[in-house]
Amino acid sequence: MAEASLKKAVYEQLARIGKAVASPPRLELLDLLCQGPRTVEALAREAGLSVANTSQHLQILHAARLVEARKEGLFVTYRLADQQVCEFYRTLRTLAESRLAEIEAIVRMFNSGRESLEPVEKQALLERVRRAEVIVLDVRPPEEYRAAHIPGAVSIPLKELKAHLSMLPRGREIVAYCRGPYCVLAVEAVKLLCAKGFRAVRMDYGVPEWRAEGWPVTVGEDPR
Amino acid sequence: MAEASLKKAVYEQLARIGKAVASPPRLELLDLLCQGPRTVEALAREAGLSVANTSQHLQILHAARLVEARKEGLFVTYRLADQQVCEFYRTLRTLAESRLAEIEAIVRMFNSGRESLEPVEKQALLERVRRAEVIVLDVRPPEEYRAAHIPGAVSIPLKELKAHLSMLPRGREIVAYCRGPYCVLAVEAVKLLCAKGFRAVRMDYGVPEWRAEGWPVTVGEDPR
DNA sequence: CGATTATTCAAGTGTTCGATTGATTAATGG
DNA sequence: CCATTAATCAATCGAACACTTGAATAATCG
Repeated sequence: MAEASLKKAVYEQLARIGKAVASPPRLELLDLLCQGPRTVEALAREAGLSVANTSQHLQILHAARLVEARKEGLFVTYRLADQQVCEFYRTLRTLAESRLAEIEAIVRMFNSGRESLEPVEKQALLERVRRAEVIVLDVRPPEEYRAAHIPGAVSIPLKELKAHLSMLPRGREIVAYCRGPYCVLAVEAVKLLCAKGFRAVRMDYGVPEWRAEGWPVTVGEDPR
Repeated sequence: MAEASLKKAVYEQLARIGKAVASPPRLELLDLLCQGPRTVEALAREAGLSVANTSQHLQILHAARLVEARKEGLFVTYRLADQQVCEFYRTLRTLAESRLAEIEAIVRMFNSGRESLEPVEKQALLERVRRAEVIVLDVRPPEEYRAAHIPGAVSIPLKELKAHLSMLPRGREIVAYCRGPYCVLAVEAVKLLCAKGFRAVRMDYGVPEWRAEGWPVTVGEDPR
């Protein structure tokens, strides 16, 4: 029966994508690549994997056509093959959030030991950002800021925040963001800022979430 | 580091969904369940799997909370846990179509041996359907028609089409649809109808695609 | 050219997955 | 209450996968 083989072949192709996202380390790599292109070494370091292992996972993602590799000098830079891949990853995450109660439980458990950091109400924040009533602070590493950031955001990586506190005004409210809802950089930043007397809140949006809602992003350094 | 374990735990949860869609038979089961609820036996028959194997795959899908099981008398009926699961499956398929050239090649190879059956232009068809200028023919099994169908569509399962040709008018154009772009029921129906002198074309939309674009569907028998 | 560095390759090993088989449970009906 | 039927469970075995290790490749630079 020709139908059987057609269907089988199509489902095998779909499963290529499925297999690519069936492994926690690969999902973490995808997540990182949603923030911007990176070298194998950087990905390995940030994901806490060995370089060889990272390379192999990246090749699996590449075989599923989710990422692309480009050799630049001595380094190989990997990036998402398409913005659609980021959208797919976000769809997967959204589905997991709504179907798997475990995720909520994990995040709750993680946050319970800390002072409550109510994520800023999205709608309200988007309004205030546009009216420039707040300082938007990007605490991710500078490469990620350069790859894409929220327009008007100030880049101070978390690691350098302590040393650059004087760059921030004390009067205005500071809204810190990082990679997204499961990233802790902004949580840490807000803890530090509040301890130092700043008015700071966390936004649980990252650039992918921001972009997914149709807002513009700035690439490179911010013109302002 | 607390962050590491948080992230690890979240990616493990996401991978549960990924693993669920990493196997061709499970994808086929999901595809079938997007058409409507079904018993284990029916799913096994339609997917060409053993009952025990089907049951195991369904349990994996259930563990990932993508499907729900309900015992009704002697039978267990499985259904999608949520319409969002169908949307996720379609996102996966769309991504695969645009990223994996292999899929297009497979479909082309499959169609090449047959008379060309240009899929109806979507926009144009949606217009003509609304103006009732065409007969819309649902050639899926009757349970699937009952689970959901395009409003106004006539149900004649492919298997019974030959015996019920007299129910169809010869003058008007017939647009046949089935489960979606990779289903061959409508292709077969159009072949038969054209051979018998009807004006028939295939629509490569199924109910999931129709619904995803925001058009209404009818549940149960059609009121007309 | 030789040393260095980033990445990939190849081989090995323990684990998980996938399908089959036959037994078991659960609901129904005579 | 036994027979029947639908579904699941349990055990099995080969295949595929994940991670490690150490070697190989490829680009760069002194």
